[in-house]
Amino acid sequence: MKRTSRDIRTTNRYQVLRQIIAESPTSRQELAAATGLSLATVATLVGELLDLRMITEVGFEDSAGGRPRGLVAVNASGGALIGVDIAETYVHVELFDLALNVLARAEEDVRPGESLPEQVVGHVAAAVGSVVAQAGIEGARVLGVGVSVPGQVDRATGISEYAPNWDWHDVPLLDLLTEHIAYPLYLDNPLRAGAVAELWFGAARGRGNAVVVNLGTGVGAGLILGGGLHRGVSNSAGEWGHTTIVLDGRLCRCGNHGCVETYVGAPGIMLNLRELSPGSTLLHPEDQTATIDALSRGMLEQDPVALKVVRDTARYLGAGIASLVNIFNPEVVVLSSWVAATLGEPLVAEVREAVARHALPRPMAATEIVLSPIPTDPACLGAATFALEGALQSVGQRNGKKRTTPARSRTAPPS
Amino acid sequence: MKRTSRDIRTTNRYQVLRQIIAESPTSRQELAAATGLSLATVATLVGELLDLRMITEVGFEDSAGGRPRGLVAVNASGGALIGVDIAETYVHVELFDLALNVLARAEEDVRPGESLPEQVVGHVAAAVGSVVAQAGIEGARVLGVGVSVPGQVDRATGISEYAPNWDWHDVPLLDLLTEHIAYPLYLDNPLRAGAVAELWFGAARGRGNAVVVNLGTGVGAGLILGGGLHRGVSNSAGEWGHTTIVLDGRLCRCGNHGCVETYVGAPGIMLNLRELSPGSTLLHPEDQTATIDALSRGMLEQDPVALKVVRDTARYLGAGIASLVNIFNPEVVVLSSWVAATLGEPLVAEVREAVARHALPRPMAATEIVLSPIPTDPACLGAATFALEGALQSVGQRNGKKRTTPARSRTAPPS
DNA sequence: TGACTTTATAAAGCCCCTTTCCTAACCCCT
DNA sequence: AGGGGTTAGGAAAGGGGCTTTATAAAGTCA
Repeated sequence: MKRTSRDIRTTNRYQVLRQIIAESPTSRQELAAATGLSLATVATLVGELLDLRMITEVGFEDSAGGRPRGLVAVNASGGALIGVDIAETYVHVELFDLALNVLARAEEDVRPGESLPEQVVGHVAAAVGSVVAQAGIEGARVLGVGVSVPGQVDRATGISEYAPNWDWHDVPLLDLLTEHIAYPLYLDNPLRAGAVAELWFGAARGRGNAVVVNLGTGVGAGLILGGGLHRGVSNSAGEWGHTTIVLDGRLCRCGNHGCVETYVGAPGIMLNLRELSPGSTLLHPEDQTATIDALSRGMLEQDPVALKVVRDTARYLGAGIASLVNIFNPEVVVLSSWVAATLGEPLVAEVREAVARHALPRPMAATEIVLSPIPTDPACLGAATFALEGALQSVGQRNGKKRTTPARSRTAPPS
Repeated sequence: MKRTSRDIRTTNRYQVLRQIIAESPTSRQELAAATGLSLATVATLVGELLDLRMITEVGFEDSAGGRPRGLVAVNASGGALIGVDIAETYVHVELFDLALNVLARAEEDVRPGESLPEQVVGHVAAAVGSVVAQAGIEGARVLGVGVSVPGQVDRATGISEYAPNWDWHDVPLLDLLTEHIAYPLYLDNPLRAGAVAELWFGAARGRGNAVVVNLGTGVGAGLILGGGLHRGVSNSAGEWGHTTIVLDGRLCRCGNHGCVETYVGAPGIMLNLRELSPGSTLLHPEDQTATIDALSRGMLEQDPVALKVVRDTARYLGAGIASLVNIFNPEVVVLSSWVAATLGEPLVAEVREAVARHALPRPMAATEIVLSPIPTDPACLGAATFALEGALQSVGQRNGKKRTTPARSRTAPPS
């Protein structure tokens, strides 16, 4: 809420590093043009990042007849970031270098019984240890660990206020993790992680207003507004999945009827399929992934049932996303998470059409609808991005230069 | 998008003046506490406002044993602001002093045939002239004129991109108005005007995140996010009225089916009534205002039909507003505009209940749902507020201290 | 009247960004 | 090989802003 000139600096630092990561190597000139900052500012920020060893100078580039431009690039080995994606059935951990390449990966299954925070934390700790070992990185290089945990999270206190899948209430997750993990920790939820990942590395890069629609088992949206993540007053913004689109429609696990999620989440899509063709071979009653995969293949083979199911789903999605477009007037809507990735471009094409039918022409004209270009788990990447942001933020911290002269007692001055 | 330290100053100036208007007289101490700024900053800002004659020193207040606090208050006669609310059937103009009291009022009817921009502009010019004359104000005191015009507006160029009621397309409204009105002009739409009015003077004061729901003939929402108005990428955010809540529901004038507006806008409410009790005496088929008035009276008299209609309407509203709560996680939802004002607290009570049934518990717990406390036409007040913001913004402008030394030709230097 | 409080203003310090000036580095041409 | 010409990059100066600290101003109370 309260803005200070330091926030401007932080924003600019983000922008510059983002640009460098996106386009390495690059010159200061190019950075200035891309960010709109002055050359001088870019130069000092680049200097800072060089000092931090996050980027390095990598040579020169001919200029049109004059002094060559110095090129900088991400120093991939300048540090490591860890992203943790805690989900209902698994804990997924990835270790990234600073170019955001995945250096190591670990996955632990969370079995249905294991709903105690300690058990989950155990899995996380094990997986984090594993990726660090695999990558052969010294601990000091790890700049931070971002953790995405479903449900409502208070990132300031590190408390998981509510996690629906395990019925957690006010679990002090950060404290529990701190006991096992020595690196700086950053907690948030997958919606916001996904949004930040798109903002830094995906389809929302350079956009001030974007909506990242998450289509998985659950459904939600991450909001980029005014160039930054919108959290809402209690850090629970983005619960788009429980928007009513069919009054008195399907029963949702939230207790309501007709939520978007019940039509376009993976279980909802399965229900769409079952209602259309109860005996379809595409349906794998107990396996969401298999069913969505089958639908994807079915579409490629022009299977009429698959096509119809996807079209129906796109219709629901279209109505829901059109509302988002009308309300936010974003530059881009990004479809993300595994269901979107699996159904891919054919789904997006249907969605584009459906949204165009429902949205108002003016906001629609300004909005692009695209598939997330992020290849890996966006929650992992986003969580790692939180760690990166955290590492960059502390750069600006006053560097502890306390007064060196000892306080002298006024009552007993030196003679 | 691009933030500079000047924006911080502007924000702080807004905050201080807002606080002074809200609580006059007040001391610098109180302002510092309320805004979170340092005493020094508050002092300089107060100094600026004193110089502008927007506020005045009005005496002193005892402090606990020390120097008394100087008190400042709005200098009501320090300037005048004009708010223009252009609507489908009328043009409403109000002239405010700096304490935002209405000094004069004028209304012109726009007849069904008069859909030409020139005709509407003529009404506006006449009404503006009238309020200035009524108030007996010298023209120089008028700080600006805010104009709220329905539909999509490009406030930068002053073009009314699209006004549904008159089928305007890309009308250069600002240029047309400039020909008749000599004061600084500020154009925007009623949704955003309403939101700004709430932010400055209403239920959203001091809140960083608020949603202002407009219930009139049309329906929409103004969004206060991160302490400021959210405009979206093409200044058309807030079109909440065309959110689908009943897939394949009632036909809306936007061409879609099941939009919120078709259930909770005034015509929608009339339809709710007709469907429930086709022959009801509450229904005035051609008169929205009369029907809503009748419903309001009916509720007071415990008329079962009226109660049921309002409850049904609240149910739709509840589903729609719950979605907003889930998505934005605002501190407050404000119900505004004439339908909300007429149905009043009984409606709000029903809505509160309905929203609580639909929204997720966490965001719901952080959200208050209230009726707009603004007594007059919120679009007028909001439009005037745009003018006030405009007047404050130009304070910071570099005060024309251009280079005084004439540029000397380099090829012919003075000997 | 003097000590103590509290408020308000002035000064100094720090942060940030930009503009301007100057040096560095490279090209090409003579 | 040695100058222009050109472009890049850095240092310094300048302009905003906000805060902390010191000082002046204006009371109260003993």
